[in-house]
Amino acid sequence: MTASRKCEYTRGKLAKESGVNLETIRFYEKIGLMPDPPRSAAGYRCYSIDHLKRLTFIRRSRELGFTNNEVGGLLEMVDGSYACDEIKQIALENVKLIIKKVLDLKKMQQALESMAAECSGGVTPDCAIIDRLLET
Amino acid sequence: MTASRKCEYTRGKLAKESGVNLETIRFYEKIGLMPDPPRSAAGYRCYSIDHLKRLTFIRRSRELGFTNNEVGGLLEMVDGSYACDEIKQIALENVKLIIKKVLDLKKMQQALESMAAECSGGVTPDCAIIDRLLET
DNA sequence: GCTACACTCTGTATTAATTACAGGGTAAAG
DNA sequence: CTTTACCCTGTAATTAATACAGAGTGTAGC
Repeated sequence: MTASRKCEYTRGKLAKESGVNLETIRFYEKIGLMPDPPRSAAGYRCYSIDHLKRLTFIRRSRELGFTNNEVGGLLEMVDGSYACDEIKQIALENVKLIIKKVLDLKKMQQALESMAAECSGGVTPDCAIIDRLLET
Repeated sequence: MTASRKCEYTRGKLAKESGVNLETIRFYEKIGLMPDPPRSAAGYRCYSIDHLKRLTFIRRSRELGFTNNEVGGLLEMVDGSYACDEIKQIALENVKLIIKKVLDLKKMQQALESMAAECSGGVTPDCAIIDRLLET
């Protein structure tokens, strides 16, 4: 289903498009997060748009604080190695995790916004406001 | 301002309370994310409630995908080494970053929720739904 | 005071995730 | 046909976190 059709990207281009470091792509292939891509006659890696999507998903997931193992778990849903009710369970567990992350981020956002607001008058924000960042 | 008053936690207790691994605390002290705590006569580390708050903040920030360096930047606001307009700037930059993270998380949440919903009927979610996870 | 147990200390080693480098091959523009 | 810009592999170094080894401390019960 997510099979690659065409050979559209070389490794360097894929790195640029996805925002993932060139060497990191090779590392992801080594640990199995990314599949081993087909090769050209000379041995050059040959990526498709599907590789780009998958890699971008990995990057964003990592930036959101998921470990490589957790990203692997999410990708197993895509790879189709699970039955339907297992997919549902994994999906809902991750939704819970995401809701918690969003709440924490919003708390931090509010603390930062009140710090910025206090600073608008040109006055250093007082201890109470600064400490709120740590109280979340 | 965030000076420690009392000696309330030993390193083990702080680890348990904060959810940060015992050894990781020592590591954070080494790289300067946490201050070197005062010591007892025998050389035991002696932590206060302020250390606990700071450490908990670090843990949560890490879980939200901030690097140690980024967490350090946030903590410099707390440590008071910046002028007011600099604090404001750092705060607002981080708010932007947070808004982006929240948006990404919500997209992922929606994709996961539609996968779970499709699975409710006992049917394997179709390719379109699964691929949506990678399309975000 | 002793003995045992759970904790602490330090320094070093390992793991995970990533990035950098060295030494060489390939494609293709001029 | 040479120069430039890629690509390949294997290995080394970085960053973030943990694990381990060998020794000291504190205290509860004898």
